[in-house]
Amino acid sequence: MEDSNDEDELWKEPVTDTTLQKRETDIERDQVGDSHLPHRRTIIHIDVDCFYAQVEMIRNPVLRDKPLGIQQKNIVVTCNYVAREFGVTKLMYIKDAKEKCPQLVLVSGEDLTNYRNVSNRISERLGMDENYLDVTDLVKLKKDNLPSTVAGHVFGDSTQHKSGMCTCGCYERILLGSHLAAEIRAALHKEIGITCCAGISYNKLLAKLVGEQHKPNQQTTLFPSSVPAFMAKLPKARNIPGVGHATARKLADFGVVTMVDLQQCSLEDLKREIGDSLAVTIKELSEGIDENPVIPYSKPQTLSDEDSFKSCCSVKEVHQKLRDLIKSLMIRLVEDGRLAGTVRLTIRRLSAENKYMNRESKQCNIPSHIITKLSKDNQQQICDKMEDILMSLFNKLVDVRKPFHLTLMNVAFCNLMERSKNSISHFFSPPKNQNLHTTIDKHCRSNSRSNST
DNA sequence: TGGGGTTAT
DNA sequence: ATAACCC
Repeated sequence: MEDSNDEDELWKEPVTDTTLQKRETDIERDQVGDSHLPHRRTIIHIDVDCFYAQVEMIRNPVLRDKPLGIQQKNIVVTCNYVAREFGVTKLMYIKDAKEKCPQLVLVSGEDLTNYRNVSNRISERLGMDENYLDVTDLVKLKKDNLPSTVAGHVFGDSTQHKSGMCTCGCYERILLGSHLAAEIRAALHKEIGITCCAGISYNKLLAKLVGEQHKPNQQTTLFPSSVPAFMAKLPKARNIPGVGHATARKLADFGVVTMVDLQQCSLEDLKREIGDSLAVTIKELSEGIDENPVIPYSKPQTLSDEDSFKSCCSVKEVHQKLRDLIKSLMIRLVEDGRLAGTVRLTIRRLSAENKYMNRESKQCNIPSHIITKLSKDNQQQICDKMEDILMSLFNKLVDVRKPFHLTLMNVAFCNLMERSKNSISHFFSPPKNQNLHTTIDKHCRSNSRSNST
């Protein structure tokens, strides 16, 4: 399977703090003013190794030496590296995994609570996505103390990078970035006991892709002079983040399969086939060009909880499933601290063809007299009210007088608003992210302090 | 094929 | 509301 799993991409960089973080005005300036300097930034991408498996091995160290798979329904969603030596991979059927490795130990990973907690420890919050750091400003502080070698692996011929091809100072910045990445990884290991990979380069695309060259628990650095060779070496157009199942299929339909195919395809042809904006984006990405800024972490815009199952055919079952979903979601909402403006119910029906990706949803606003009263004390009452609302949404989705067969239900809170004492003050000053004294954050701060003094 | 998330249309 | 993408 080519799809990878969320647990490998775990934390977002923290936000409001320190020299490490750019303010939005800096990001705008970078995009407008300096964007003609292609290597002006230094970006690190961090990717935790088989995260769910690592969490379970921390909880139960006996599992470290055994082949371990994390199970969700009848799938191994991830596994440790002992299991991988037997040929077990991510998103493999339990049946196939057991065939490859009969002694495989399975731990259920359907409840994400533990993973969320560890994730929060790693970065004050889980970032099931954007684990990038823009360390440009940090490495600039360290320029007077240049290491002689790169930390970790280097992609390509390292002797060529030094020979004055680029005078923008990118070599020094990226070199320093590699050492910063090594320190961050060491701190993560020491303080949390978790291993990860890192990629270091001058944009998000390259940092992410190059980090996958050496796994697990290693890091790889990519300098500008090796970028053409690196991109051309990637096997498929599908390797580009942003080219998923659907786009890859369209591309293949007119003969674009490899990365080189994509590089050589004319922009006009590409635009005609997949639309202007996507064409421009992935054409640039295919050459390693990516000016997307690292986005500061912010709280998620939705909180959702879902369950899949073989069958759910009666209103009674629906009621029970919704009750369970709402209950756990409500706990998370209270912990989050915000109030939900709307609820959404999503279902998946059993259907012969179109096996996946047939979801239907209905949403509605939550009456304000319900949401503002939410607290730890009256959660039960609120849950009851929410159940009524969800059942009415369900009746809009499904004609219960006819037979139905569901295989998934999802409940989501969206339109999340910060609680504010002064009625609608949040309307004028949207939620800003506070907090943040994370492992990484502290580490970086002490780092820059010791360096600037 | 799981249990989450985001963005664009 | 859906469809695409990400992990």
